[in-house]
Amino acid sequence: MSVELDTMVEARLRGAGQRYTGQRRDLVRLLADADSPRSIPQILAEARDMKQSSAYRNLAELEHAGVVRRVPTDEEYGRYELAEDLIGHHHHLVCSNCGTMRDVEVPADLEATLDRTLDRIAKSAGFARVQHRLELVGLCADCAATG
Amino acid sequence: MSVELDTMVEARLRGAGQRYTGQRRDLVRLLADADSPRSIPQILAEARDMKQSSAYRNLAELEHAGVVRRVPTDEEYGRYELAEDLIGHHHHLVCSNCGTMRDVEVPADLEATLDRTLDRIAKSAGFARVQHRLELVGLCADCAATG
DNA sequence: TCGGCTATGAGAACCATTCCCATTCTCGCC
DNA sequence: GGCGAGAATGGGAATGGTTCTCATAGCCGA
Repeated sequence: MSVELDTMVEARLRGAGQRYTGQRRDLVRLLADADSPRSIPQILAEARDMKQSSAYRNLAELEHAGVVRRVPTDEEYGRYELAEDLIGHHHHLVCSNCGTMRDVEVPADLEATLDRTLDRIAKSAGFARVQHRLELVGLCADCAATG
Repeated sequence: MSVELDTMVEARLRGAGQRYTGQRRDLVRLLADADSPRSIPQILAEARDMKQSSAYRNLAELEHAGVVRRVPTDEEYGRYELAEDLIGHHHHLVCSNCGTMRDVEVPADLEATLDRTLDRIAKSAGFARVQHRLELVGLCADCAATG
């Protein structure tokens, strides 16, 4: 986890009247080291000694402070990743069978085309401040091999 | 609701060993008439006399038969829409404040560009049979006006 | 060091969703 | 047209991820 990230997270938490405690630092580090959104079970498994209620509470605080984002999925468990302005704009590759996700980036010119086109569509529908979310859903190599 | 849609739905249900009952017909009609994914509360409000347990059970059956699709959202309730091969490929405009959704279509050439580019990305990551999901997230006119 | 405020942990509470089961309906068959 | 088997329905109980509560512990400024 970079020093800059650490500093920005602390600033955002302080701005929301919160402290940057050890557990919250663990959560941020865990998410920063991952290359994909992490589910609650993964987080509890990877963060030794983190209590379930603390994990939920702290993820909610971090989300409120704009540090993490909850990613909607088809799965039963929620997934979290660092806010996009902290780790950069990206999209997700999702396995329709096992649910695993991986961060991916698409070419800048495609992003630009998307933004331009979608902005026009959104405006004509009366929507403001529009961002796009793009997900690639398919079968991961493991699931394709297994079945 | 068109006759063709009705016929296709019935065929899919029969293929799954299910009947195309009145309640299921109501659900399909309701979703066909909507221009956006419908949440469970909306469905229960719009389908007079439909019992909650029946709505959940029948939506699950319809999903299993490939007639409807559950749409993941940030909200507390699930949303459902007709399967894409029944109503055509489309995307969603989502209000980040109130959660309402609206179906939108993007230009065919952008779709083509997306498919081409994303397919390459997915293949290089070992993913097969990849489709894309695109969502435009912003503030709807009502929410922008209110606050 | 003290006082007030925040964080933590354990469990209870919540609530959308799923499950269960007794009753009712459908449809093929005679 | 009536029977019987299997499917659908409805009401409520059970499930389980998530949130809430509250007593205790920790942190930080004065």
